[in-house]
Amino acid sequence: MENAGGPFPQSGACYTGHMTNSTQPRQQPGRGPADDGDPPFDLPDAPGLERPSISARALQRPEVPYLENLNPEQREAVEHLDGPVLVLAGAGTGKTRVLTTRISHILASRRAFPSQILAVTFTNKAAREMKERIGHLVGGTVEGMPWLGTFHSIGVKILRRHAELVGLRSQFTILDPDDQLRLMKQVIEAEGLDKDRWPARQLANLIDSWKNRGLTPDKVPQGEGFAFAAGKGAKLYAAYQHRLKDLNACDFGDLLLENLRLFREHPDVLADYHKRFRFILVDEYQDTNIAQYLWLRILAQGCPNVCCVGDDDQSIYGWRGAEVDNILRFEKDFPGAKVIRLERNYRSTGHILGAAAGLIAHNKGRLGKTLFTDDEAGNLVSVAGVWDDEEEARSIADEIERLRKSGHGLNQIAVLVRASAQMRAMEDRFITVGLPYRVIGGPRFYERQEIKDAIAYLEVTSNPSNDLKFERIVNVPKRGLGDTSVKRVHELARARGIAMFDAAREIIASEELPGKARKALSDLVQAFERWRSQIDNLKHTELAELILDESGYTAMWQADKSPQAQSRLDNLKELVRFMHDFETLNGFLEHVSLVMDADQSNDGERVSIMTLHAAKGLEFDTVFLPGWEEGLFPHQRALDEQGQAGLEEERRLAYVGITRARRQAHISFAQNRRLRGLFQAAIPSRFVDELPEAHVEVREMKSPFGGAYANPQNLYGNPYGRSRFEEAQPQFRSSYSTPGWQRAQNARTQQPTPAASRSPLTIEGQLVASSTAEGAGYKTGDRVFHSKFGEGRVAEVDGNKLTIEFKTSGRKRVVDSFVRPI
DNA sequence: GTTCGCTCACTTTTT
DNA sequence: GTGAGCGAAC
Repeated sequence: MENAGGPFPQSGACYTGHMTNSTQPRQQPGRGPADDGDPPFDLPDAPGLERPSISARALQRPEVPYLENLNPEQREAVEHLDGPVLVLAGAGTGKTRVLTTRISHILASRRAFPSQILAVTFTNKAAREMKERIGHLVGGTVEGMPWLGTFHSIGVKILRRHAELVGLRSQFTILDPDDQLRLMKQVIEAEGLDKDRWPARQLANLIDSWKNRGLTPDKVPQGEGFAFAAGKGAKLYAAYQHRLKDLNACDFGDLLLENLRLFREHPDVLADYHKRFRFILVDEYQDTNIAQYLWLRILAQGCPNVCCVGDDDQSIYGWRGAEVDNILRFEKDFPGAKVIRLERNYRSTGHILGAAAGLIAHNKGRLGKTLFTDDEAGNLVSVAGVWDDEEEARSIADEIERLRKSGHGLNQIAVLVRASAQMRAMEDRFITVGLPYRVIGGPRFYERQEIKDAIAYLEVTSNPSNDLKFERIVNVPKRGLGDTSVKRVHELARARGIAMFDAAREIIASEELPGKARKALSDLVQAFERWRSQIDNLKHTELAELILDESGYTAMWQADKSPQAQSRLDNLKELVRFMHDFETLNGFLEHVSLVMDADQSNDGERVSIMTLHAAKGLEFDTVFLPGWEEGLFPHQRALDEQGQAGLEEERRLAYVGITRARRQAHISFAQNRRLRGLFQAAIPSRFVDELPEAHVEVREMKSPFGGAYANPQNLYGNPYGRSRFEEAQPQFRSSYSTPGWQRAQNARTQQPTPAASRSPLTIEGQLVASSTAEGAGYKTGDRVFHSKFGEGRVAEVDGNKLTIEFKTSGRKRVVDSFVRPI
């Protein structure tokens, strides 16, 4: 839009050789008129020094309030605008604040227009937050930052403008992983391979990893290309890319890869972007993969003012292509880079930081930071050994109850697990004691089957040539169009080079299909045509309702008797409600293809349960970290497959976990864990022993676990062999007089089948009814519905605790707020 | 074309 | 122990 080189005062700034100046303070003389608009920020309190001209002072703001709350390092990171900067921001050191203030500063000092700043994040959430915070800082109405977004959203934006240059049309669709897999299957079959021997899943992973590394089919290293299907890996990759082009589609990896191609093959286009971007900012740099790195680097060629913010100690996504190396290598990539360390932590107490620091110090190959705080030392990090995972869940629930009674908000409590399988024990326990919780992560809104189906209907209505979406719902709900019919349509479409939807139309006109299938297909095609003709007449939300209704999709779930059916229907309603936020159907669909998350409603006080990965970037007053056992954390698989690197990444994950806590962290490990159905003895994680003694308090170890902790010499010595906790023997009685345990005992005697129901671990924790009203008034015989266990009948009432005979899950004792009457 | 039952594998997951 | 995915039986 506004062309760079336009009216902007400092147009030359990007092209001078600032790299070499990076060790000097700002204020380079003789850089043109714009310097006048650049107040001497480094001398805010030195009025006696040389001052800019009167006219310049009249232009500049009298003060810069947004800079005042920064510490010296943050301030330097904000003000060092020229040349490359790497900000190593430890956990809780104000990383986002630096980023947003820096952008505000660039804007306020008129060094660039909003449209000349490229700011990339990994998640939509991060992008959203940044926008909001910049809005606050700059005050009210910043006209949007068009180039603040995720790598992918910016990639799409660029690609849509120049799609035809890389063999796409600008309306190209973005495949979700489901579509991707379906396409992959087709490619494998088209190649005449046995799809059982060569699973599409595996090929998808392989291709993804190539794309992460910026490799196009012709660049795949020989050896790796042969890894799949006896040497056909690279060939299948090429075929897949070819099919994508046919479909006018892209997968997520392509969004960046095609950008790279575009920039490489069309220097004029690249030059445009070089002119445009004066400042580049990158969040979470430690998480960039090679493709993202290449993308940044090629854009940065035109603009030395690159500022990357990250923390090598929080790199936990190596397994999906993130290269910690990118951040470790920054100074080599950007010669003369200024490296600024943010080490003053504003989040946690001294003991929490001490524990985290001691742990992460065991990693090699760090850039090295030492966090410190002016906060009080606070509570020691607690470490507790428990008998098994059930007791672990029980003691956590008890502690939370205790905190709740003392006024601790549940929203400020989180349980962070290594693997989602651990969540079940927590959920079961929380349900039993009536502790409201929400599960964060898990299948996200747009990944749910019903939502994807609904969107497929909407998408085909809007764009009938989206074959993959058409295939998805052609027989959902079942309308007698099985594999054979679909295959016919598919073959005709391929043979004629037309969309399946059009092929279907032709097939109906012919006599090719048996009467029943033909009728069904004909009805479907007509329905879509009818809906399509309504796009302009009906409000898109009404159209959506109409489609879901007429297609029989809603009816399908209404007829479904599984416990999840109701929540699926609720989700569909939620989807329609969500569509209200958009002007048009197409606007909505574009959003959906890129933004897979929907804002989770924050209803009321709940404990959060999530994986450690999902917790990155969040913080809570109190954090529980269960499952610190060898094999689980560090995970055996990480060790087996990645060796030392895997171990270090696991350790970083532990570091992330501890540093989520503001006031208190509780670590626990079980001596026995139910894994894949059977009990297995476990030994405490080596990470437990790596925690520095001075910051740790061992709980519930005093009498029952006798010896170990009382014998300091056991604490040291062989760090990975024998643990100071290993010999600890649990004795029954320690924590077993707590109210929670008593309650559990009661519950157990009446609940002979613990956790019989095995419904999927979804987000259901947040779907449960929240009417905690005392005496909701259930009586024996009432029919009730539970979002996890399904339908049941009240067998016993004990205050607000109900014993319910569930149809499918057997007898359960739950708190009344978790069920609703039917 | 649909449904049932067996086998398999099973860390983390944004866009 | 459990969910997905596939082949065999209706």
